Amino acid sequence: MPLKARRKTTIYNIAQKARSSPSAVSSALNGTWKKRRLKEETVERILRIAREEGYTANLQARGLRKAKSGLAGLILPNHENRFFAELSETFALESQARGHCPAIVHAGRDVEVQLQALRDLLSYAVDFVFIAGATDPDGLARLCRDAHLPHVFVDQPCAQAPSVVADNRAAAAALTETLLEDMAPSDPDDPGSWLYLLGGEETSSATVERVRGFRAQMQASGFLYSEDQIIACGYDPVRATDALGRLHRDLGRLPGGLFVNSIDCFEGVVRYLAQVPEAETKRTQFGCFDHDPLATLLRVPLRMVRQRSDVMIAEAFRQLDAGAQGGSLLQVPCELL
Amino acid sequence: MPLKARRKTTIYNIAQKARSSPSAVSSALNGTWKKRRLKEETVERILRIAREEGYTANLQARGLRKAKSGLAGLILPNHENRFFAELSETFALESQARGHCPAIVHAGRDVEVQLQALRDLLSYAVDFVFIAGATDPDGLARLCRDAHLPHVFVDQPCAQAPSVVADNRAAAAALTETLLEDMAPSDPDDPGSWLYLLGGEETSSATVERVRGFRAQMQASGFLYSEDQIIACGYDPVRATDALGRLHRDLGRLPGGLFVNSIDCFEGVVRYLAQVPEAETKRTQFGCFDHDPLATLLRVPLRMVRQRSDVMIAEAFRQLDAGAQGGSLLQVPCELL
DNA sequence: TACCGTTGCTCAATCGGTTGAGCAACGCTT
DNA sequence: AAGCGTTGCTCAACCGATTGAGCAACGGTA
Repeated sequence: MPLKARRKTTIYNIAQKARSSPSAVSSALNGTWKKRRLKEETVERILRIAREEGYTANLQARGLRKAKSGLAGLILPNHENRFFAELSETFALESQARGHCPAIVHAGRDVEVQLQALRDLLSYAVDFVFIAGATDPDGLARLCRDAHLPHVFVDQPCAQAPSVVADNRAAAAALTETLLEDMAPSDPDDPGSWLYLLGGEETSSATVERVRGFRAQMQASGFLYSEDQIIACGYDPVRATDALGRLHRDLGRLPGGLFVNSIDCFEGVVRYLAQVPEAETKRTQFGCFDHDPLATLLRVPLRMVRQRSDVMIAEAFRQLDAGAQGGSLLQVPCELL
Repeated sequence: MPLKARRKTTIYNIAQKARSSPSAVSSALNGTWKKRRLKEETVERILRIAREEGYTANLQARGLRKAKSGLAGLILPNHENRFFAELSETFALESQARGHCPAIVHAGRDVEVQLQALRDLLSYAVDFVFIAGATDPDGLARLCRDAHLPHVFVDQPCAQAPSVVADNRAAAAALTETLLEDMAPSDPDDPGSWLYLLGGEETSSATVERVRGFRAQMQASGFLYSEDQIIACGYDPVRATDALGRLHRDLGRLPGGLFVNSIDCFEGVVRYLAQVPEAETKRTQFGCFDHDPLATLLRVPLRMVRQRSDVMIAEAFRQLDAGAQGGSLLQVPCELL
């Protein structure tokens, strides 16, 4: 028992008590003792003492020597999205399972802040980094390459590096198709009966892909009548509330269908719906690109897409393990609920 | 520009290029150069070269030398609660703002796993640790004390250490009071008209406090007729669904009021409600101890309590700054929505 | 000329774990 | 008795930043 643990026990302390050397202690503790031909008896003595003293390795020292840290880095924008929260949790659990300690940095959407976050992680000598929602993927990728830091882009891809993203286009197409099936048939002459897409930033590749999927499916079905059917008002709930209000006023009714581009926008949408007579909200077919368990239970016709953050993280680790280097793009299918 | 950054630049590289010594470089970089009487001119030369070489300090080396790491530890149970997700985000942002890198570990509810998580953080020489949802607070506190590691317990208090928790009892009482006001008056002879509390673990101090607040308020108002009004079925949504189903069957109706003990249970509750005729769900007054923006918009009479994870983290940091040592309990008021 | 204080730096130890090199002792062969 | 392989360990350099101690040069004073 560490009766008076002034300082933390080190291999030097243990070596003294075990009448042996720091190197012996080191190799006994990390399992290289067979390669270093220590007697099993010696090893056991060392291990016993280490246990008695409550020894824990100083990972900074080890990291310094091995130029590794056991840290796993994740760069995230500031959780503007529940999807990122799920992503970070999955990442944390999976890193731990693989013997790494997760270091999760929130870096917002600003290019400079993201770069600085990456530099910070480099300072900590993280063993690898996943980057989600990169604003300037190429700049970040260059920094990683210069530092020989294994990296995988998630959610927002990078042409120069391994990337894992949701198959936004296919999922958007599938959601669109389902909404069209569930809606009352669109009347080309009545904009109130059409399907609209609401929310998203044209600068984000996720939105671009989703719009592309939406557009493709709408054209294939012959229901795209106007560019006004695509309203990319950003991800902010307040903006979504406003945009829906304007649409409602212009149409004189809620549209026949509404494809909401993220759970955050959806929050704005639902907030608007709260002040619309309940019966009217039930005539619109809603779709949301993102998933929330509670949303299932709003008494409104609703389809949701779930991005498989668990699969994405798993695939990202697979890329790491495979030592992926150049640009590669893996698209993970989404779930339609 | 780091044209061929084989290895990362160190103070030794910079010292060479600046025709000076590592010590000079070190003190130029970390601002102690005035105390060490370096010429301003020298300092500028060093800084310029450091900038050109894209120098970043090796924090492992620094940490090893200074017996500090710049890491901030947080131990969490496995996000069974959205509250913890919010807590971890706030923690991450606040740590970063204070110049620390957050290291967040998910350790579940198991005593041994939590202890091991703490030992891991000790190995990384974290500068301090916040512990949320501790199963064995005393054991964890002892480990921290032995290692001289500043620590604050959050959510689940520890008698031997500084603790910051939500004022569960007061908030539960307030929520109970509001529910009673909003409900149709209880009839002592009709259990269907009563207010019930659903969910929570009797082993968690949060539940104990909430039940205490509920009970006190119910007694004060004269509406506690039976111990059956308190149904602590755990935090699992499925259990909540089942428990509510049983209650519904026994009463022959939904109860007059339902105090749901956490957002997770609430998910189970809402899942059950989905199969109940909508009109009937509107006759029950619901309360949820925890908050979700989407839940506001379920078309059901609902009050929610929001635990101020931001305030709790801020207070925890304040305890750290004050160098709090022994047992102290800070209760942060909740918000009633 | 001897002494002192100041200025502007450098030296070298240190943090704790890792690891290639090497050494002593022993048994065995020739 | 010399040579060799094996066993079981220890030595010491190293990772990169920090920091107390100390040194050389210079100007000024006695």
